[in-house]
Amino acid sequence: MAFDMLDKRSKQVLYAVIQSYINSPEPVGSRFVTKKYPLGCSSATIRNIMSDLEDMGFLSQPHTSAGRIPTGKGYRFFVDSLMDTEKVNEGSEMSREFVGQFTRKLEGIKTDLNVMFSEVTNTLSIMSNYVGILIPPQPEKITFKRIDLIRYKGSNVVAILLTDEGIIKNRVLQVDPRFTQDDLTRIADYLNSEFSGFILDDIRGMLIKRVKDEKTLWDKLISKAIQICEQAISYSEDDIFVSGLYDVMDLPDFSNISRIKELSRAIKDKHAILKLLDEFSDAEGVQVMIGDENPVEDLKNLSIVTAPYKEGARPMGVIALIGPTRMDYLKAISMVDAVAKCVSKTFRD
Amino acid sequence: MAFDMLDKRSKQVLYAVIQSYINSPEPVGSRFVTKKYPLGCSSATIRNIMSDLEDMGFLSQPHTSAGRIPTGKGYRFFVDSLMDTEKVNEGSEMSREFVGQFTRKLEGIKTDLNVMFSEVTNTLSIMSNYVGILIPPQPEKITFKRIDLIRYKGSNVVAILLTDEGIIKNRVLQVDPRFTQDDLTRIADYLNSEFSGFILDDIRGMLIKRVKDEKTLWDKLISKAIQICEQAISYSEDDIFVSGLYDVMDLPDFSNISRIKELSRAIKDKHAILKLLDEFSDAEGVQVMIGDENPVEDLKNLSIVTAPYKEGARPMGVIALIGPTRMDYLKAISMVDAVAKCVSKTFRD
DNA sequence: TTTAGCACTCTGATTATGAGAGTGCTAATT
DNA sequence: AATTAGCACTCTCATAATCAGAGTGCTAAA
Repeated sequence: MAFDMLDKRSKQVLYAVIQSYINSPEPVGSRFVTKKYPLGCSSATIRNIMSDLEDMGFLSQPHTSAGRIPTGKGYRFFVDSLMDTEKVNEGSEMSREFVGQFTRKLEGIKTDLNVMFSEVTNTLSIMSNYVGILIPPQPEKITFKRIDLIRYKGSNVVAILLTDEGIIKNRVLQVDPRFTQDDLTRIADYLNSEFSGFILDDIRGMLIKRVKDEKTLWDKLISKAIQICEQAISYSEDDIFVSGLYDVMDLPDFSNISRIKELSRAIKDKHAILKLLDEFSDAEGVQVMIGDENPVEDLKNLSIVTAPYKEGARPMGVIALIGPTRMDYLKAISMVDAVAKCVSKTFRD
Repeated sequence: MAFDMLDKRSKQVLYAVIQSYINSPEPVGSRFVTKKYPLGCSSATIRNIMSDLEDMGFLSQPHTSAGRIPTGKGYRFFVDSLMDTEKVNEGSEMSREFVGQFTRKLEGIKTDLNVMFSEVTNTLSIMSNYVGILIPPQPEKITFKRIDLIRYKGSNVVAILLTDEGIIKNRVLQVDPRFTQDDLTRIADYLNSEFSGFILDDIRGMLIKRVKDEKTLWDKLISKAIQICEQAISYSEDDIFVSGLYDVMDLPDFSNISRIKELSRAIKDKHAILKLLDEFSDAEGVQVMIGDENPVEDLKNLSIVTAPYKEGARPMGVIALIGPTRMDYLKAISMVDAVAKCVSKTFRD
């Protein structure tokens, strides 16, 4: 979108309409603009400009004699070139205090990532009044640290997987009952010495390769070890963290039930959300998807703001806010940005 | 509620009204009753009876010239003495097939209780169209099996707690960095030999007592062990399992948003739900709470059907359905009953 | 005790009406 | 050429009026 496709005043008008509509979801009329955003011209002029903006697809009219409301394209232009980006930063300045406080809070609970992650989405949703989402690190990002295998009830074995990031997974596996605890300890030792420090996903590849290449070389124990390890690291339906559906119902955008259902449906399909958001984990900084820019059907009436969180330079996962297209983008963006930074900082230390 | 406070025909009329209203939430008129539930008398007679039933508090009128709808008291009488209890059992017969299938399904996933529990609430909510809830076993019900302590990153220790029921908890603790893995192993050995087989809650009591009574006797290691163990078994904000909020929105009872908000608020307060339902874990069989019989404010417009699940004879937790007071009690009761039996059966084996 | 009959009441859908808000166009102004 | 005042026009929304329909409660007869 070229910056100069609109003259200054058109931009001001567009800004005024969008800002006002974000503020309260009612069609914005020309007279209203002249009153609240004095641009030194009459309502008739504004009317002409608004008509042009409508022709260009930035605004639309609910009906002939109503004011204008922003279109997706309008919001997009707003986010890309109209929004006061200084205020985003300034917003960060202002929330430096928040960042400090929140980081300290996270420090205190980072030993249990589940607790920390749900704290993150809670804070996010409470502060923004939108739905907060966090995607935990996916297997392809996680570094294996060690595994422990513990005999348990008959032929069961509990496998406990520790990772560098502090993630702990446990899993109950079935093994040949003839395996003793000693056997299991040996298997674990082997796995720990071989694979510690590797990415989980890579390990899976390596394991499969080993089984193939050297089938005959490895004795039964090791072959079993590999199977066990594979099971233990296999995708464990990791939940995503979601919070704020309740509070979002207060927004006028969701005053009719079908909108709520739409949103619920969208976040119910955790797999789709995960797939969508995971793509942003490698992105640099905050990303915004507005309305039908969104590939997921149920999200076409909603907007998403995402930011990755990292451990050092390595991207780990994504946090996001989902709200109506009539979202306070400035607020949402600076919030997601700030929280992502807090999480990254906590991971670093 | 005395059985004979209503004559046979009054019961039939009450039954007809409630059944019809459960079937579709519209006030039931006298003529409608004569048509759909032929009782061998005219609509005028029905009118008189309905008027009496209203005086007795079983029915009420939304407005002067509308039909009648059941009151809480009406539903209570229905559940206690009107509902075709044979059909509850027959329902179980019919669902014997379901019980078999579902139990088999649970068998397959019982190694991971989290998976199993969420499968239970999912099935429950999908089949009933109400909100399914499961309270996992609380600390006072859980038998300690063993603990493992693993050094981890600096002064952290991962404590892994295994229980007889197959519950695995892990928890990251801070310890004096001078403790070696050997120390930790010794601590774990000590705890395992001392406490295996006891109830978690009792252990906590025993630990506190030991610290008090014999403070001087125990060396630093053991004192630390006790602390560790206490932390490890301490209440871990165990989530309750909830499912079905989305589908419940299809019910006409929740067509207006404030009802949805009410329900959301109720199930958001997991602590209240847990406290409420946990009281039913020792109850025998299915319990029903209708509307304002409910102690929780946000549930006064809703009904709950609960049943405990057990391991052998020992009650473990509760499963429940939450729905509108206009609930299909017959269906809900037989469903909760059947599912609770499936879970209990799975625990037994 | 039951019932037919009827007057009465309340709802909800439909229609009419008018104020209000806002537009688009035209002609005058800068 | 750009801006603006003025005005006719359009559409919505709230209010009120009307009326059919459903259901009741009561009375008098069976």
